[in-house]
Amino acid sequence: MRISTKGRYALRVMLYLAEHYTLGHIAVKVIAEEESLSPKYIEQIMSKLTKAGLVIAVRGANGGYRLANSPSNYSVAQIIKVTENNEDFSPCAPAGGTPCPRYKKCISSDVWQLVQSTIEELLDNLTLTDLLRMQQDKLGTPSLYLTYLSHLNKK
Amino acid sequence: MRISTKGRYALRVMLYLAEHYTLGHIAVKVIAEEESLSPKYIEQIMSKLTKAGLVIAVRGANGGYRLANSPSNYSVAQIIKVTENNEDFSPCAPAGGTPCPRYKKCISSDVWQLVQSTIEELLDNLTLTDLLRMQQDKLGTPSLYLTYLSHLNKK
DNA sequence: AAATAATCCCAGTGCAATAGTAGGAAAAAG
DNA sequence: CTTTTTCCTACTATTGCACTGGGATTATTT
Repeated sequence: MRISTKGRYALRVMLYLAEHYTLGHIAVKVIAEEESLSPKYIEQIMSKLTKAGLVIAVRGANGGYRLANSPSNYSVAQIIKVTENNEDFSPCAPAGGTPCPRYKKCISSDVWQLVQSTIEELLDNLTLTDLLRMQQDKLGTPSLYLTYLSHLNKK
Repeated sequence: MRISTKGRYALRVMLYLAEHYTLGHIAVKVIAEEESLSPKYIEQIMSKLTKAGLVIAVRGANGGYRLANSPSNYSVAQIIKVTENNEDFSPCAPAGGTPCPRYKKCISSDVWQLVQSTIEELLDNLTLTDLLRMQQDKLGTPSLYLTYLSHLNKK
């Protein structure tokens, strides 16, 4: 059960595309440079995002990538699901494999399912525009950002 | 950001000890047999649980392990924290390492912190007795188990 | 038409962590 | 003093992650 660099980098790239949404296509070379990431690695991630229809690729000189929809249409969950090999979430009953023999009576599997669904619910309701707003607030006057932080510090 | 077999097995072992709380000490050999886990691997996990004070070990013949406190005193979060190498949670600013240079301005790091704190809060409030109750309800008459499942299916 | 600039595709590689194995020393009980 | 347990340390094999590299394809520019 994990979130790796693939998903994390994907979010950063999508945020970058959202920030520069009006500029049209942006090449991997530029994104990787700006975000200090390996261009070839980002290429692979873009491939997944393209195949899933989250971004639109334009080949050839002056080509690049752009969001397929406006930033408000993307949830963090969506981005993670597409880029991550999320097979090992809910490890007791993997998607393509045979479930653990004690799956039915073992209660611990429900804990991991609960964890997964909780994360999903959280990230489902977090869009790129939410994050852009948070970013503005983080740098400038805090408002929404503090809302999230207060939830974070509630414990 | 991951939960591995160490943490998951540890929870199963702790649940087993909680179920047989009244029996006194139970040997690794028995637990491993009952839970279909590698005895030598469980030994290592028990070592962590012992050092953290969650269980009490009795060496020698007729020895074994027992919970240090009653099951209601253990949260899932506690068990995971002790057994898991939780360094790679919040990957942007690791505990012992240097934080990512863009940590201050990059908003995506806040997403992962939010994920982490959400999981922590969830698992902090989930005790072994909660799970035992869920297990009874799962097999017999459902009550609390359905409460959790409804939350799970809410989305 | 040719050169250039980009995505696409597939293969390989180094490293680190996971998931165990293995062997024996120390301690307690019978 | 033999047996049964935990304790401790080291070793290992596999897996998956995090890239790197080389070209083929597509489109623009000159």
